[in-house]
Amino acid sequence: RIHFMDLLNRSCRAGKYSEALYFLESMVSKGFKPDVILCTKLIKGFFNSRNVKMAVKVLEILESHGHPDVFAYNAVIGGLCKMNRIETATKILDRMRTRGCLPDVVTYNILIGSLCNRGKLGLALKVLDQLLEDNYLPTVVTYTILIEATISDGGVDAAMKLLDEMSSKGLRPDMYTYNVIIRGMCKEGMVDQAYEFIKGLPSRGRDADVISYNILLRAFLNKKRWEDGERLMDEMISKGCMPNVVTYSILINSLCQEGKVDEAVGVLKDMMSRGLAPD
RNA sequence: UGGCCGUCGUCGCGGCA
Repeated sequence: RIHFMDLLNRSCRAGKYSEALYFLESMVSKGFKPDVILCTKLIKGFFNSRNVKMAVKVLEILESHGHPDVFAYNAVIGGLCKMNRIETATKILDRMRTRGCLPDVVTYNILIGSLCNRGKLGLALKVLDQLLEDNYLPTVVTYTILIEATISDGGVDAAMKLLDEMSSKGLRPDMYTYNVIIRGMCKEGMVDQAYEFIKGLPSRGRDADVISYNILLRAFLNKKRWEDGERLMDEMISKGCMPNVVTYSILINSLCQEGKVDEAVGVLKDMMSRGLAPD
């Protein structure tokens, strides 16, 4: 079994998922129990390569020869939701319940996120209510997902209320949460509010990170606010937040769109001289 | 004791359909 697990692990790491599935099948056909963690990795791998059938097959192997846990089920449900296979996801959810594996907060987060991505914020909020009724505790992720969707729905104020609500529940927003708000404001054209929000982060106990700055930088450049963009770059550097490859590609992109290709090349050279490799 | 190891949420571009 150890040998099979080793083979499986290697194949997964190498991205050879079909090969891994073959080893998995050989393994169970010889009477060895499948390893849940390896199977979960394999499920993720199949979804990343858009192979829904094989992902589900791995789960079925787990169900018939072992015991999938909530991680494995969540991987499948999440993958199916991303592929818009909601009916199948619902079926799997039922199946996990009947097999005695209870959904957890992550399961709920997946459902909430999937609804939000489909523009069904109202339903997502109902799932949140259901989560609370079932005596689960929402997490920072739960609120981050809902906040992002709420802003996209045009409700910056409602989103800020959610931010307060999560804090009142003892959940401390992280940079994912704040960046989602910054991005949402920018998308709604509230670029200056986004900047003010960034300035206010220290009073919330956080400092803007490179992603925060990248989001705002892109918004400035999109609005052709070059000076603001330049000042922002200076500011992030002076605060010890070093630009990364994404920062530079935002700059390069903007310059190219303005037809300033040679300046873009200059930025690229500058980037490489700072030890950053283009991707 | 702490950390890592499978599931959910943030930045640009490109690729694939």
